[in-house]
Amino acid sequence: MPELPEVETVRRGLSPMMEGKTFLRVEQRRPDLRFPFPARFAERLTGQTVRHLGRAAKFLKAELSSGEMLIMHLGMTGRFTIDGAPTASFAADPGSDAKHDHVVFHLEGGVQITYNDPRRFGFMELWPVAQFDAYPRLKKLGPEPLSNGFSAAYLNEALAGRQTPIKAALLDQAVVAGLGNIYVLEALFRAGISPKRKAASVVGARAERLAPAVNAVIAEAIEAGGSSISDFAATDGSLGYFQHSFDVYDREGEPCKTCADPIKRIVQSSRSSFYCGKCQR
DNA sequence: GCTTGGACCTGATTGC
DNA sequence: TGCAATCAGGTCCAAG
Repeated sequence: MPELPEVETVRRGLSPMMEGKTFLRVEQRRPDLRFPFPARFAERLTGQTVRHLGRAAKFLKAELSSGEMLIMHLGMTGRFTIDGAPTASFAADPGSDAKHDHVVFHLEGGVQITYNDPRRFGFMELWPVAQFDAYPRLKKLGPEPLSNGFSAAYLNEALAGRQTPIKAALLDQAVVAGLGNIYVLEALFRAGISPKRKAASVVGARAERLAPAVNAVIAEAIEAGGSSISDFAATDGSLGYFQHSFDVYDREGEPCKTCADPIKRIVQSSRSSFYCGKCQR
């Protein structure tokens, strides 16, 4: 389940394969993912050179020589595999399911990058670089963790008056961009804040704990992802997922790593929340 | 304006 | 053993 750290890991893996390279051929194997592909998608990519591969929140953005931006979102199960690369470490994933290979990018130098997405929650779009600020899906995003705009003072302001649980508020991309279910729960555990607590009450000392907790969780996950690329590629060649041990996520009934009380599970906004009822208030 | 919950999607897991 | 139901979750959107 790609959240910001996983997407950054994917970006770092794809970047050396894509930047400065030209799309020789693009195979689009179905009309849509979560949304329909842009009109003449493959045609508009073919012959274009990737000037830069960047990221905004969970979105990957490839700036093309045509003046368009290829925007890619991995959704829940999207992944890229690199094949035929000059470096043998990025071999094809033998376990991948080819029937969910929806897009194949053939780049110069014999590099083949395949987008696989069983649940098709991901999407790809093309948008003019010059008008990127107006791209609707990114226009309403809040600041990213680790950015200058994200701080305890910002949280004080952004959460003021919000009656929804803090868990739901942090999942709102307009409040913080790039957080998903897992890292929200991990950050709340570190900050000692219950996911049930009303967002508006997370001010002052609580916000002072939460902002650095969010930053630390994301920074550590990016570091773990980055360092796992080579290990993971050596085994199956895929990018974007890495093993990570969590303090509370998916640990219902297991002892809290701080106080040994069993981790609880509740459902909020139709999503599972895991927390320690003793450490988190 | 804010909040909630359903829809989308399919593989894996659970329950009968 | 086999089938059906449930769950997972990022984002959008309709409804309250």
